[in-house]
Amino acid sequence: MTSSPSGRRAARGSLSAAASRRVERPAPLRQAVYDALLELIINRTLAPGQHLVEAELAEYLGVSRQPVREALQRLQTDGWVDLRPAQGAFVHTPTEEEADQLLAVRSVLETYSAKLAAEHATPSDVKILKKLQRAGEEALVTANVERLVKANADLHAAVAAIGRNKVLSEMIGLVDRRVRWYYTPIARPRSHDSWNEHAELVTAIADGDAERAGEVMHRHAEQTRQTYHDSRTSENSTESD
Amino acid sequence: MTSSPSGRRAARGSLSAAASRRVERPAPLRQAVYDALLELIINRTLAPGQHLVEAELAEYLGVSRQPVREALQRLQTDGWVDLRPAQGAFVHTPTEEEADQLLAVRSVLETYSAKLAAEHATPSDVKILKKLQRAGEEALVTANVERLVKANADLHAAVAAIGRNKVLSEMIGLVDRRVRWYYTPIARPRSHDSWNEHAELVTAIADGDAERAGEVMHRHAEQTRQTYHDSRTSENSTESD
DNA sequence: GCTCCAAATATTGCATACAGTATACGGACA
DNA sequence: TGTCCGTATACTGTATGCAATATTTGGAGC
Repeated sequence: MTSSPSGRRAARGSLSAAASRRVERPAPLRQAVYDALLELIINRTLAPGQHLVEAELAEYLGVSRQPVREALQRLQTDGWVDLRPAQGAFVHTPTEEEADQLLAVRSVLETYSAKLAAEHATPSDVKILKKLQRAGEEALVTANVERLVKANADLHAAVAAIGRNKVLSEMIGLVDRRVRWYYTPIARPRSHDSWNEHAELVTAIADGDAERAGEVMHRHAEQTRQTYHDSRTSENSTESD
Repeated sequence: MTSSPSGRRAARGSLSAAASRRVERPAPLRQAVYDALLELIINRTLAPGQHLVEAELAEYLGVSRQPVREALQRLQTDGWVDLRPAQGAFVHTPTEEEADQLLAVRSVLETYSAKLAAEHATPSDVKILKKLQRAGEEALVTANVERLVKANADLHAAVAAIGRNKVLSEMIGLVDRRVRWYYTPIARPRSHDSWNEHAELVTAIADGDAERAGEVMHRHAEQTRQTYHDSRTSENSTESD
């Protein structure tokens, strides 16, 4: 029977408000699989270079091979796995060179993003930024790496959103997630300076000073890049948690 | 690189030359389907907003639904179609706003790309650029729009390649293809100025003047953006080819 | 003992089949 | 006559089956 109160073609006017509320969608399975696999990759549960066998993953996740295949292909286009023809999927192994290139691109995109944000920011936007800034500083106190990394990502995403350029936001999202993967292991030592720079950035955006915001962000990104490089050079104190 | 310790019958030396020659790969069908569909979209054979039915496409291309599905999903991540859950694929309808955002991002990426190219260009790189420049000018004479657009894309791709940043190249490739889609209809009036600017760019790169190369490219990209905007404003001479 | 070859196994790629959901059509009721 | 509801149809999402190809293992020849 009709157990769901489906207001299918409603929009009769009286229900116009309902249009804003997203109806519960049947959540595509491939999306869930994508998220799950991505989590496993970022967790290092699936190690770089590892061969991913569709059937194994399917059984592990309790689904058929089909959604797994589709998820793997999207993971490829997003740079998380390499899909070699007739051979299967392998977790992408990031080279130092590639990481540097990614950080360089990120620097350029984020710099532009900061400029845009400074030009478009409304008072309520600034409010959000300050809130995220506080959340980050709190995470800094608790020294919870995972929370710190997330707070960082949130702030950058918010800045991108304020820029009102969706294409740019989407790209930054992609790049940042990959950067985050490389960067997580070294997030701790950098975090303190990082949030000072964030504070500067938020101020510049609040002032509507595009030039300065861009400059601050550029410095911020380049500093991250440098930190990454340094930590790679003296890699011996690699403590896994 | 095979990380497996068993170097089975690996490159005995006498066959080392064969390594350079790509063995005839069983050409993944989904790739062919992707290319075919993309061509149809760029051709406007599949109109923006059109509902793409998997079964129809499959029959038309003489394959099953499976490779079609996979191609459609990649087309989504690349921004060519919108995949609405339980509803199917629709050819993406580009809004003016989105086009402008895309051109803005392109401008930023290309500017950086030009700087990198100026820093890394070798004499042989410059040779290639000049060759492409000549090819473009020849296409300009023949007034073949399709060839012009391709020559343009080739030059930009070459500049990106010289920059030695693969991540950047890949991104520029994606963005440029979409820009090209929006831009093709108005390619003709702009082409003359465009190739003059290209010449300037090539010179700057040949001189290794990163600052100037970046500036020229920035101007070039912004000019394109402006032209796009103008042509949208006075849109009445829309001649279909 | 080492190399080369061949059968066996494993895994991908593609095709088909089935189930769930959204849209479209047609009839009943006010 | 207009609106609402129920059924029918179409399409997507997922699962399974089959063929082609790559990898591994075992054995024969030098």
